[in-house]
Amino acid sequence: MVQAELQHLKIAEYLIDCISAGVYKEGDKIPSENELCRQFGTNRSVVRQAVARTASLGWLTSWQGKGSFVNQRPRLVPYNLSSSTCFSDNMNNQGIMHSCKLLKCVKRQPTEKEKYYLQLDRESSVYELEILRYVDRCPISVTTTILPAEKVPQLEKHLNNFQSLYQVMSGYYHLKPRRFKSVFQAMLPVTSDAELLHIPENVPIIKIESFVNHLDQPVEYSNSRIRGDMQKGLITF
Amino acid sequence: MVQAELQHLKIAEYLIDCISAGVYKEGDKIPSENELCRQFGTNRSVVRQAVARTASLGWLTSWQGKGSFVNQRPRLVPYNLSSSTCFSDNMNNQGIMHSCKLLKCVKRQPTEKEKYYLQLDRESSVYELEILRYVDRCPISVTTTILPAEKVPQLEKHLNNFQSLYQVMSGYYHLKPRRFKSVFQAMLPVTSDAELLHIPENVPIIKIESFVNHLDQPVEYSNSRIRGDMQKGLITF
DNA sequence: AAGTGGTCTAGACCACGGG
DNA sequence: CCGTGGTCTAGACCACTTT
Repeated sequence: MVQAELQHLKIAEYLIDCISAGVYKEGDKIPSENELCRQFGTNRSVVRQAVARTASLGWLTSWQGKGSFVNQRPRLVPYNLSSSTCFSDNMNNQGIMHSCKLLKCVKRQPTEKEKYYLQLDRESSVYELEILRYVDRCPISVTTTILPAEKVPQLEKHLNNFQSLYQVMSGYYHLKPRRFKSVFQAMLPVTSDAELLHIPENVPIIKIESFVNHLDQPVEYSNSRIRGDMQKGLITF
Repeated sequence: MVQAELQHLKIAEYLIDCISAGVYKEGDKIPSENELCRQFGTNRSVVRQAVARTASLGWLTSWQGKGSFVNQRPRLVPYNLSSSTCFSDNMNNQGIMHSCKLLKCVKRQPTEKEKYYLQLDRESSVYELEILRYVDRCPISVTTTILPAEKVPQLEKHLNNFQSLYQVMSGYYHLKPRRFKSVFQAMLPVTSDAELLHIPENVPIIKIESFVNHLDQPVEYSNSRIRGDMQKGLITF
């Protein structure tokens, strides 16, 4: 790697080189800011700028009171995007250990957008679920799912020991959900999603909106925010 | 927006509020760092931290010697991801003004990965193209395309006034390229791509790798890096 | 020449975590 | 308690743009 002239870039490159070369391994603590000041004979502002840059490039995370630690480099889990909608099946097919947690389940009036997407009239209400999914005990995505209440009456009664929304929909309501459209986009997470996913605000995510039908009737609209550093999407035509 | 206790967060929130409220509009220059120091009765480091945060959240871009300016918020151009591979057609179908520029065309030996993807034997060579695409004169994506040289002999002779790779492939070589697999992922751009796309390093991009066949024979492998703030992908099943 | 942001210095105090 | 990173001060000089 070419030597930079600027001090903070030089220190950042040094850190990245060390991590790349395995001098500091995943989970290791790098030297403290004051120690780096001594090593490079410079000021703490400069060192902080270097560490901040290295962190924003995804190599480190800093923790107040503890130090700065080399990020885990998780493997990229492929997600097969097709008309089949089941996350569990998708992971099981690849032999990937996974789980999920239901964060929220409320019944409420739909927004205008939801009315339009789900073709609802003015009287109807919807369920809003929030589901956090894990791969190898690591949070990978958070999904907000909107379901028309008339399609899944008393949904809250079937969500104990929640494992898979698809199982609930097919098991209790005899629905065969099929994804017919998805829209995906790269963005930075909002603060609340960053917290749920245990990532700093500068790690990009993929937002996938999916529109799901049962026999040409809309039964689900979902909005997933997925860690870009952990999952890639596969599409086959 | 709730008032933060910390000075740099307070100033960052103030700037974002002003931009949201239209006090500073797209392309406007915000007050200089020294001016903000005076307004908030604080130090330039604090103001710089605030401006850096606001910039990293995508609201501003700073230019040495000129000032900090409110980012344009470009509309999101939808890209229809299907087995049809043509960017031009995709944009034309939506009535979106577009163009492209050929940055590179070289004939070389394939890498191991390219040999595998394109099912090449050891003697064969490939063309590598780099194409920068624009929407409304704004760079939106950069694509590296690998083509087996035997499928497109003397390709360089057909690239004057380059408009569409699909046109060249079908017009001169009678190929009917069909995308059969794509893999997409959110990430941050490498420095060279950030420069080509005119974005700072903290704007996420979507990387889309596409595998393209002609009559079940691989004819193209492409790797696109697309500005996440300008394009969203559409998939229909 | 004046104004802008970029880099850097040399300190200070605070909040948090672990021994 | 001590070491850590987080915040903040009050300056300095430099590179670049505009006037």
